[in-house]
Amino acid sequence: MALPRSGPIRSQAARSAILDAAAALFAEQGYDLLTIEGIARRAGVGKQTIYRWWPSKGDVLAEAILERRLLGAQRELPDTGDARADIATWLSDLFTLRASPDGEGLLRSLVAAAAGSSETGRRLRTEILAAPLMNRLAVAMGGAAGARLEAAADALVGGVILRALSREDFGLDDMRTLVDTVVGPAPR
Amino acid sequence: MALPRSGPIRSQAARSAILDAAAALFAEQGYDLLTIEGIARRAGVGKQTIYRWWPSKGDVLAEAILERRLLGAQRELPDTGDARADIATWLSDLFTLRASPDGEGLLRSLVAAAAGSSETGRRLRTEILAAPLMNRLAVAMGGAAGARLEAAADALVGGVILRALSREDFGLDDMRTLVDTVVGPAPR
Amino acid sequence: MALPRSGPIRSQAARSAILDAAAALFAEQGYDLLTIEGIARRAGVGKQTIYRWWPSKGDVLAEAILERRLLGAQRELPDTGDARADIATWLSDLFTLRASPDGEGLLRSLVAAAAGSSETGRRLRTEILAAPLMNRLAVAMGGAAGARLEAAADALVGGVILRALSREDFGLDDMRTLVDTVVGPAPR
Amino acid sequence: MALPRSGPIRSQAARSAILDAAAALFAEQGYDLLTIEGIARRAGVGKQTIYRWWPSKGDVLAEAILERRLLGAQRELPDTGDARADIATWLSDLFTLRASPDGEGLLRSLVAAAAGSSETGRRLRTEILAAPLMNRLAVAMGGAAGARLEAAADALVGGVILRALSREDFGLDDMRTLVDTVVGPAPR
DNA sequence: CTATAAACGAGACGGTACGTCGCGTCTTCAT
DNA sequence: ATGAAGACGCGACGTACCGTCTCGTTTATAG
Repeated sequence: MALPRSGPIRSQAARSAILDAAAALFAEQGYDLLTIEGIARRAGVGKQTIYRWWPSKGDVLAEAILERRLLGAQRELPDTGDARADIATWLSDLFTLRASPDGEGLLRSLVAAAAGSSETGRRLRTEILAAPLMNRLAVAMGGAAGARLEAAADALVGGVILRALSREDFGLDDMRTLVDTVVGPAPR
Repeated sequence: MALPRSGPIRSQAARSAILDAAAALFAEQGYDLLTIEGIARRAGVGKQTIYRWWPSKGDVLAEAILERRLLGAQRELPDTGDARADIATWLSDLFTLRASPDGEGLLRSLVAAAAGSSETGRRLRTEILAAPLMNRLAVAMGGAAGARLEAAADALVGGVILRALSREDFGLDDMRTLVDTVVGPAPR
Repeated sequence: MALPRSGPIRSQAARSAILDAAAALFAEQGYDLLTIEGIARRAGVGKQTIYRWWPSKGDVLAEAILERRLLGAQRELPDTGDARADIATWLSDLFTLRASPDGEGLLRSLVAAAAGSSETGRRLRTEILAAPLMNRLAVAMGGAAGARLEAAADALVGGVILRALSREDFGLDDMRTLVDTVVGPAPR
Repeated sequence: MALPRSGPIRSQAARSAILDAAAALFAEQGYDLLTIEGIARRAGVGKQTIYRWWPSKGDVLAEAILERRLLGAQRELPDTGDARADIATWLSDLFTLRASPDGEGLLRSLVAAAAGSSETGRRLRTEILAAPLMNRLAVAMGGAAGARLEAAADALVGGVILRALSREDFGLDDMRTLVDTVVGPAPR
């Protein structure tokens, strides 16, 4: 099936060091200051080893995130029994994602990565951001599914992104309003 | 009180040439390829003249957009009498914003600019993207105002942004579903 | 007596392909652009097969030249009966050695090889350049031998090299003057 | 005459630092290990500042040598009254030119530079190597001039170059034989 | 009417990062 | 054991821009 090839195979040590270095540097400094040379330096690896396997820094980063080397905690919703409240809390956490004290907002950096790299962009919406939301959101919407469920997830996550881009401060209450608006008022 | 000074005043010709060049280059090549040197070259201006008046390329761009040197047409909603449909159409146009035939999506570039420059980011949400939406959206929501109106606008525009970042194709129908989800089902 | 060994012995096909590739690339592009990777690629051979048998590209080249894969014609003097004239002609040919139409002077490349590789350098003087000259030069000098003969050969070949390095144009007449000066005026 | 230009002029400090760095690195490590990056690093200068003014490392070096930042001492012949002996001494010094204890022969490096850079090559013969020789050589040859004088200088200097390339050891006596052969036997 | 000084076009400067090439070593698989 | 293939860490290549800093020129005020 796979065409046979001779020669050395890909070094897993190098691959892993690169992804770790990319995740760490991204978390510390943000996407703009993330450079291929910096990743190579930190990983103790030649630049060519990065270019051999990834077309751009964005794709390195996308792979690092998908392997949960970044954003691990963010990928689970809390569960207090109240789905609407849990969603609002999770959105608020997403909004406040911070790397280092002086770091830029991590969410904003993630958006920059998605804007600059099709690979990151492609995965951001479904695999990274919206995925954790789906189950509980379906419950909160009274069993919605398909296009409407997707639209609601896009609206919630997108709303948070837009607010993060604006640099204004939004709190938990604002996120509650967002949830109420998109999901509809809470039943009583 | 104003401290007296001699010498020539700011050249409007230079200012205008810079903003035009920035708008044109952004539309043609996107935010990542937008450079101060490129703007200066295109505008026939010294680099220092840019640095004297703006702190970064993002701020130049923000000013250019605000002066309607870019995105002019996008800033008005169509008016067919059906507010929900008009909003969906406008969102779809926003999603499809293209610069040149082969250009990257312009919306994605706008997001990159907003992620990279606080000035651009600050203005993007309220002054550029959401502003045209407000009046008609209030009508569509049956007279909503304040936080709920803002939340709905964020959800709609943010949803489109998230979808643009994902590089999937979304059509007018998808935008209609988005509107229905956020605004609520159409009354009959 | 011969120590027994298992496994394949040195592949003559590989050895020959490497020397041919080195000679061809040297003739086409000069010494500076001659690379081990290029030789391996052209010869259809792994890099290691070159490194296994030669310590540097200079040594590969030296061997290629010595096996007459390069400079074959240059290694014989013409014979018109007039030794002084034959020497001048041969020196002029040496000076004009060209690889491809647009190639750098081949002699200059040879000098670069000699300067960069002790193996090539060691052999250039005695085995490659001066050797063909010796017999006829001895005749032209009236039976000189030993140190004086060697000195004369060095002076002639060295003079041509210096002139080639200078990038000026020298013709057959100039070479005649060189011969007259070193060998002494023609007897009448 | 000269077309007027505005803007900053060339920094003499940078120019001088670059030439000094190139001369020092060449003397210490030879031509092959001389790199643009190394020169820039040593000179405390951006790479672009080198590329702005010189097309290649060879041209930087040529300029450094011509300004006597290198080989200063080598450019005068000793004067003991005996022109033939002085020439032989000078040739022997040329042959032995060394940079550092472990350095490659400096003359060989100079030849590599000349082979690799037309600018260096062009100047090497007339301005650097042969020039100091001319006056005394004319005397030794009994008033020779023009083409014959040039041919003799080429033969002497070229002979030394060829011998240096060969990596054999040649001493003062060998140089005396070279002089005798080229200049003709000493008169008595 | 000067002088002064700011704004301007131009672009040199010390840097950082880019993406590519070649080095010499090492690893895999096939013969 | 050899050989083809090629991944690896490394370091230099030549280019593009960064943001700062001169230059020489132009032009609006202040004296």
